[in-house]
Amino acid sequence: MALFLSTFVNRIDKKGRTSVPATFRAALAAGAFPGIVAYRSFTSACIEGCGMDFMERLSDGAQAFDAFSDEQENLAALIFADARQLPWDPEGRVSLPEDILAHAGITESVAFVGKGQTFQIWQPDAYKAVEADIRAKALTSRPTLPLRPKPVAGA
Amino acid sequence: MALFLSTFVNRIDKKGRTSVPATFRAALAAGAFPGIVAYRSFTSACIEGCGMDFMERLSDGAQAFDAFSDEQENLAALIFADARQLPWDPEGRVSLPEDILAHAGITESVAFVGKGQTFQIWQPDAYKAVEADIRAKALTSRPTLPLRPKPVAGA
DNA sequence: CATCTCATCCCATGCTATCCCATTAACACC
DNA sequence: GGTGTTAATGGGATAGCATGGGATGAGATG
Repeated sequence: MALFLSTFVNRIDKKGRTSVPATFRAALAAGAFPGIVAYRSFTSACIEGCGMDFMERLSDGAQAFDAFSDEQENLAALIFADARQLPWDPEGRVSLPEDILAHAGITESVAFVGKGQTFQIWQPDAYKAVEADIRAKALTSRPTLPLRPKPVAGA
Repeated sequence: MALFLSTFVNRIDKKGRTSVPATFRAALAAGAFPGIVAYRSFTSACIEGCGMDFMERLSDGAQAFDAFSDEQENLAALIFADARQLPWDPEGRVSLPEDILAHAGITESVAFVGKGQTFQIWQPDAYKAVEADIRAKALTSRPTLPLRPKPVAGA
């Protein structure tokens, strides 16, 4: 599966449009929906972004009642209620809605931040600060990343 | 499958008509019945909405409701008794019946709230309150969402 | 059988999002 | 170093959507 990698800073024009980074578009090309899905982060002043297929997986997970607590159900419902389908135009641009931009404090530039299976959208300076912070903590605590063994065929 | 995402607030005109959000109509387009199915929520002051195909799945007792007990099957029967088929007009509007509106306290505006496989219809301010509540709880308890592995190829 | 009421259809309108075309900039390739 | 290609950006034109109101027809009611 294609992953969202790297960070891209793009401008917002006066119509409210932003180019989705070409590599992100390529990663989303496999899905049926030509665009992105965006919702406000619960924990940070940023926008969570993903593809429609990711939402469908969330929906599948939400149907397995045993796996979900009430809290988790509420949270999933909140995501669905808050998520917007943002189709891109022929040039690969999307219009980020006002309220979502406000939540992230975005005005004229946005940072698309790859997170692997998903990505985030930040006010560029805000992300710089957060990144520096995480990087500083990593230096002191030396975390390790667990690696899953390869399932069967190539990932 | 097409999901119901995002929240849309629309007006009710003096004839009692409301536009079903275009994206919801698109999600329902796959079904045979050109309209929505609506019934009063058991748990909240809102209206549950879905497509006819979802009703059929409810009838089969298949997929979505594996985990339902006998008691919950009785609930399903109640749903059938309460549910209304609301076809939309050529412009995509439906007329929500009086008693259903009363149950949700709706007078002049309605909020269509996407829930993934289904959606809900709320009095806009009432939904705002509920949403704020859930969002606040999510912040404190920080639940995590289990994600099903991708159905097809490697993750 | 006449009339009334309500629901549906049809047409009109304002706003906004979307499409299409043009321009600039960056990179790669020759 | 020159050229071709792709990505990001800007702006005018168009189409779609939410909404309002009149007209028409079916069923209810007297």
